[in-house]
Amino acid sequence: MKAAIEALGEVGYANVSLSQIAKKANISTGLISYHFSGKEDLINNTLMYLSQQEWFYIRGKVESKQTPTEKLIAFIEASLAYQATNQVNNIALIEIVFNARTPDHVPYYKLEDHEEDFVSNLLQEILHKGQESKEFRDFHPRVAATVIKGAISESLLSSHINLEEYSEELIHMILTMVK
Amino acid sequence: MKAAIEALGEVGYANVSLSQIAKKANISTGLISYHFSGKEDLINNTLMYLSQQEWFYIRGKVESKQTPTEKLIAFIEASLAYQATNQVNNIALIEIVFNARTPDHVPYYKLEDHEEDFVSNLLQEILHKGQESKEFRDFHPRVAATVIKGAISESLLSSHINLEEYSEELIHMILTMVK
DNA sequence: ATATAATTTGATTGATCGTTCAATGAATTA
DNA sequence: TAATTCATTGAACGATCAATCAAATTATAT
Repeated sequence: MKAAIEALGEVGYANVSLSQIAKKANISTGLISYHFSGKEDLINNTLMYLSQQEWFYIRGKVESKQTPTEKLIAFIEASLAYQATNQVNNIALIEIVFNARTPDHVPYYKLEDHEEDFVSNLLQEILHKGQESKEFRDFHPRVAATVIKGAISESLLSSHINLEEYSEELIHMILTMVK
Repeated sequence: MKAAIEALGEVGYANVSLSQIAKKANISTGLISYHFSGKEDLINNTLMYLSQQEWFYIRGKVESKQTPTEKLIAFIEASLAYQATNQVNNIALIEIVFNARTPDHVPYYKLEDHEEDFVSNLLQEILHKGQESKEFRDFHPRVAATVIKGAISESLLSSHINLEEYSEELIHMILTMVK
């Protein structure tokens, strides 16, 4: 799976092959089919691993904070930091989510229960709690969550931005939006 | 190219083949190679076509407005409306941008001059003009543009949202952020 | 009407893909 | 120690792919 992550980052989903992954892992191609029921199974397990990694990291950072405002800040910082620190993991995750499809061709990014469910739910919960405690103003939590998630994802694509600078400014803008 | 767009939407970038596209266009596979120098060339031309379509639509809507605030609202509305109205085009565009790579494996979404340059520049220009005229408050235009672009892109992934509802709420949130 | 150029076909080519499988070695169990 | 399961290899298979090209067709120009 770690070899798959590397290969996905290097050549992309459309060009990745089992033989490439096998070579990277210093095993034979057949061994992949022995441990996984197929290429799709390998990809799915890799996706689960990547989602978990991100989820554990962000959850850890958020849990250590108390108030919704602090949790929201920690959420944004952790999301951006994870992306910056684990670039290979994140690229692989993007490659899978935006490319993999079910056998009947439904894209993973259209599936209801895709990777970021946990992360997304955590964010919505923070926003909701913040509204209950009157720390945040009145807005639609799902829309706000979409805005925040989008701002975090989009930062990956704007490669020429400075992380700390962006992080600080983004937190400031989001806070003026919700407080 | 229109056949390619349909095929990309149906089976995704990783599974699309020239013979599928040819069948959809009711031509032979060889004819594609006659008019395009290869699969990559076809994809690149399709990407240019898709980018132009979006760009023309959004530019038209924004140009008809006068003040930066009105232009910003028109920009968001037009972006969301285009995505909703031309879903097939948008999916194809996503498929290409997130999957295609240069011969040396550089992803298109990491390229400096990728699809949304015109759209992105227009947005930044609106924000800048709004700050000059004191309609908008002081913030980093590039970060704000990233937030807005991200919110628009992300809406595609949250499939269960209502467009008009989201559009209205998003405009409201963005305006409280910049005004 | 003829000649030339442009377009289109469809079969072919060579490469690569994911998967299967018999064979082999290593580890575990009895 | 013997028997049995587990792990791994690498070659082979059928399928599919993008690209090529000679032949056929159609359009354009003379």
